[in-house]
Amino acid sequence: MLLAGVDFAGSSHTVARSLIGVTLLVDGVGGRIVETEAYDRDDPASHTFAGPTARNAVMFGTPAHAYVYRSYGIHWCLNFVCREAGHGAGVLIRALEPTMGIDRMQLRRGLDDPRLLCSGPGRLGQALAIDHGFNGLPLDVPPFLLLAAPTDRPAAEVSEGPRIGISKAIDTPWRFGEAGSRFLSKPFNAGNTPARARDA
DNA sequence: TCCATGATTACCT
DNA sequence: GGTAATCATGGAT
Repeated sequence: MLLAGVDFAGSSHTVARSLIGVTLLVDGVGGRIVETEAYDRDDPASHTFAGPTARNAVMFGTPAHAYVYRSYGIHWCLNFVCREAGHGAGVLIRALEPTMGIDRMQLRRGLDDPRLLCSGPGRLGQALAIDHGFNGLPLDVPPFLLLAAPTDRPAAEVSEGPRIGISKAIDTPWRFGEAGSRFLSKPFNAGNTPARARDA
């Protein structure tokens, strides 16, 4: 289950980290993945925590497939299924650095600023025209195309931190991102915490 | 059949 | 900096 240099049979944390730097294209539109989040079966913040349902069935299926869900009744969010078939783990794609089809993304988003095209899971879904019809599609055939990070350049430094927008397991550092990227949905603070104590 | 909830974003002051 | 918008899902009734 190797695709674009990423072993989708691995743990969601490993896959989430490995995906940073991989190029994701949907119908020729997309860019480099700069931010992801891992969700696992025994994870209170995961859609699969309470067991299989009609909505999350895809996450209990074959790895390297797309799991798409509606968020807050407004946004479409894109996840990649990982681990072994039937496990119920996935990786949320949170942000891209736009590289291909930027004009089409600008049209879909109604914006010009490249930094606002894909910096957030809902924005990314709108820019790539993701909807429920993509749920369950395999990632190794069109309209999806995953390209491994270039090997002739050093891999990007990956930051990690707590996940965003969840109410459970909020301290688990399963958010990953390219250090210093301007295309993140939010900056990472790891390493920037002042040394002085904040309380006694 | 009804109701509470959320892996978010945009717009208001 | 705060809050409204908006609806599919899933568990309760």
